[in-house]
Amino acid sequence: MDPVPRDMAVLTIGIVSQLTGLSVRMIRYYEDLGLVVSFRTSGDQRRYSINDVARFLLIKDMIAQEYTIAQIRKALHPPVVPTQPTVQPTPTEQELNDRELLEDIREQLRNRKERMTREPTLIEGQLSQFFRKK
DNA sequence: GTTCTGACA
DNA sequence: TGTCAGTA
Repeated sequence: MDPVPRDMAVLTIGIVSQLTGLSVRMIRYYEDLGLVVSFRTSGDQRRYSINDVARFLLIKDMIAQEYTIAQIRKALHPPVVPTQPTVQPTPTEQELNDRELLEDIREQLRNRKERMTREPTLIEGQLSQFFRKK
């Protein structure tokens, strides 16, 4: 049985802050930079999905590895809009290159040995339960 | 109480 | 990046 839809934006910025270890200030900042796109309630409050949390953790890792904002933005492009049925447009040559870059980055993250000594791993471990299946 | 935007250091 | 102001 599939648990919560990973793209259901129901998390407040405060919760995401606790889940990722990122300050509320930085979460909003990364949005300003175009690294993420948040769903907004009628009251204009931000709402995030589990996918977004994973995205933030990836961003966090990349920044820790000193990737430039431009590289991160490119790797994570296009921004996945929560709740919106992500329609796959025409995969342009550029997008295909971006996918390769993203895979390259993820590969690096997988092989990184320093992960063992990292602090926030516990949070990610707990988060991983949402991704167990598949 | 929590979040939002803008602004300052 | 943190924090403060004035709101919603």
